[in-house]
Amino acid sequence: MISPAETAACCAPLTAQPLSVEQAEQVAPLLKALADPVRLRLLSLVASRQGGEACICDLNEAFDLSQPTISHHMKVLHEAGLVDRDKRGVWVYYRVRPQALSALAALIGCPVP
Amino acid sequence: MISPAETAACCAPLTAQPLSVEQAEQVAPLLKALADPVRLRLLSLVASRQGGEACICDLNEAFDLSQPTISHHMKVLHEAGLVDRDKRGVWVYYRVRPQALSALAALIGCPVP
DNA sequence: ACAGGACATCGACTCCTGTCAATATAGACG
DNA sequence: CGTCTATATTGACAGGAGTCGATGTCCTGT
Repeated sequence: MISPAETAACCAPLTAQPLSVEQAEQVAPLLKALADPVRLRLLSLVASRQGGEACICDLNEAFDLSQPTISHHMKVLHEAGLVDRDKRGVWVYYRVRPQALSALAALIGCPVP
Repeated sequence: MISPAETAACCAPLTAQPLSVEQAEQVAPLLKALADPVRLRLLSLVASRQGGEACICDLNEAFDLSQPTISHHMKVLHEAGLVDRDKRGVWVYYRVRPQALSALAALIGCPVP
C-alpha cells in the first residue's frame, strides 16, 4: 500500500494559491487520520518514547480503551502513512514517520514563526 | 465564542512529549475542521484571494455545491477559529487567521527542515 | 412599505466513524 | 502438538458529519 503521506505536501503552502481538487483529496485523509484525540495522543506517545517506538501493549496500558480499539486507531495512522509497523516476534512496534508530519506542517503553516 | 485556535499550540511539538488528554481534545477539533477536502479548498481559496478575503458568493461560484453546504463549511471553519467573519452590508466576508494555521503547523511539525 | 437578493438555519437523509465483545491468527514455549 | 499471549479482524451498534431542499433573516433599493 502506498501512503499518501509521501506526496501530500509539495512546497506550496495552503495559503499561497488555491488547492486543486486532487491536492485537497490527497491531504484531507492525512488530516482526518490526525483529527482524533485518541490518535493524537497515540502518535504523540509513540513519538516521545525512548527509541521512538512503542508496541500495542505499551499503548493499551496508557489508554482506557479496549485492545481492538487501539489496534484500529494504529491501523488508521499506519494506512495514512503517519506511522510504520514493525513486527518483531509476538510484538508489533510502531514508529512515527517524521517526514509525513513535517510535510503536513509545511503545507499548513505559513513560511514561518 | 472563544475559539480553540488561540490556545491550541504551545511551544511543545507533538513528538517531544506525550500530549495530555486536554491538549489532544483541544487540538483535534481544529484538525477535524481542516480534515475535509471541501474545507481545505475553501480555506485555501479564501487565503489566496487578493486582500485575503472572500464572500460566500465568490465561494459558491467555485464549487459545485449548494449554498447552504458552503455556508455550513464556512461555519465549521469559523467555529474552529480558522477564519474570521465580517459582515459588510449584504455580504459576509471571510478571512483566514494565519496565527491559527501557524500554531497548528508548529504543533504538528518537527522543529525543522 | 415592499420586493429582491445574500446568507443562515432547519429538517431529513445517507454514509462514515469510534467503540466494544467475540473470534481469528500467529508466534513462543513447554 | 497444545497452550498461552499479543495483535488483528469481524460484526454490530450509536452517534456524527456532509449534503440538499425548504424556509427564515436581514440588508438594500425602489
